[in-house]
Amino acid sequence: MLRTLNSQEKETLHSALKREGLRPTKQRASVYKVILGKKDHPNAEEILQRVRLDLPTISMATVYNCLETLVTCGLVRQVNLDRSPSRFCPNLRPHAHFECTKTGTIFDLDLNEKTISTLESILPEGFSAESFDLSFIGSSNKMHRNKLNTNSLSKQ
Amino acid sequence: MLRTLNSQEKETLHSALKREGLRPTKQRASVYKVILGKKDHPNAEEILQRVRLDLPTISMATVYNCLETLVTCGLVRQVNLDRSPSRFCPNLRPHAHFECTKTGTIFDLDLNEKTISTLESILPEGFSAESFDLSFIGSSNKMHRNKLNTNSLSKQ
DNA sequence: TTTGTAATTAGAATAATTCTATTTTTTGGT
DNA sequence: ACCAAAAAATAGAATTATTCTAATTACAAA
Repeated sequence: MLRTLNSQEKETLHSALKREGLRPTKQRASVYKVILGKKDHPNAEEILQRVRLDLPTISMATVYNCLETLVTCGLVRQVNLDRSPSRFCPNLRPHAHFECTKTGTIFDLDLNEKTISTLESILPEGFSAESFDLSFIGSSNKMHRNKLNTNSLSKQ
Repeated sequence: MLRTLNSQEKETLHSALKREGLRPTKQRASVYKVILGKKDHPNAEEILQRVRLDLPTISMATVYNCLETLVTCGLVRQVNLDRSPSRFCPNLRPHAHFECTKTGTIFDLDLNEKTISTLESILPEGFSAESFDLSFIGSSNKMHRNKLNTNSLSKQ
C-alpha cells in the first residue's frame, strides 16, 4: 500500500481542482500521491504500475487523463528529454534537469535568482518567454539520495 | 530546383562523411543542402517535401537515415521541443531556441561565453555535462529575417 | 569487371499518446 | 434519499513519429 496524501497535500490538490472546476476523484488523488511519493521522474507506464498497487483496475487512459489534469492545474510538471516518453515531477520551483548517462537517473538542479536572470538576459528585445526548459546530459558520481526521497540538488 | 552546395559546403560534407567511413550519396547531399538552404528548423516530413524537388523518388526512410547520418557526423543538430516531431538545424554554435507561440517560428539565440559559463556553473560537484538543451516558449514581435535566410539572433 | 559492402527503398512494425464510444460516478436540486 | 445532468473513467481503436526488415540498387576497391 502506498503512503497516503497528508492533509496539506490533500488541500492543495482539492483547491487546485476546485479552482479549475474539476472534481476530486480517487484516481486523480492516487496519481498525485504516486508523483509526490517517489520523485524519480516516472513516465506514464511507471505511474500506471504504481497506482495499480492502490487501484488495480485503473486504465492507462485514465492515467493520461489525470496527468493532463494535474499539469493543467499546475500541480505537476511534464518533463520531456529528447524523444523519450514524458516524465512527471512535482517540483514546482524553477529548476533544470540532469540525466546521467551511466545510471539513467534524472536529477533536479534548482536554479538561483542570479541564474534565472542570466537566462532571461538571453532573450533579445521584443521577446518574452512564458516558460523555459533547460536540461543537461552527462555523467555524475552522485548517488540517488534515497533517504530524502528526492533527486533534487542545489549548491550551497 | 534547389540551390546547390557550394564547394566549401561540399568539402565539409565529404570530409565529415569520410571521417566516419561513410559514402557521399546524392540523397545525403540533398538532405544536407535542404537543411542549409532554409534555416527554419524543418522536421523530417518538411525535409522530405523539399528534397523531393530534387530527388522525386526519395523515401521517408532514407530521409531519416540521412538525418541520422548527418547528426552523427556533427553536421546538423536535432532539435526536440516538447513532444513535437524532431526538427533539424545546421547551426553548430552554442545556442538556445525560442519558439514563438503566435507564429510557430523557431529562432536560434546564440549564447555568449559568459552565459555558457553560467550554465556550466549550474552543475554541482561531481557532475559533468556532454551537452545541454535550452529552449524558451513565448511570443516575439520580431519578424523572420528572410533576407538573411536565418532565424539566428544575438545581442550585440 | 567483378565482388563485397553500404545505401536506398517500400512497407511493416513499434511505441507513446490521443481519441471514441460506452459505462460509471458524482453532484446538485427536489 | 432519489433523479437528472454533467463529468470522469474505461477499453479498445486510431494516430503519428519513428524504427525496423527484407529486398534491391549503387558504389568503390581490387
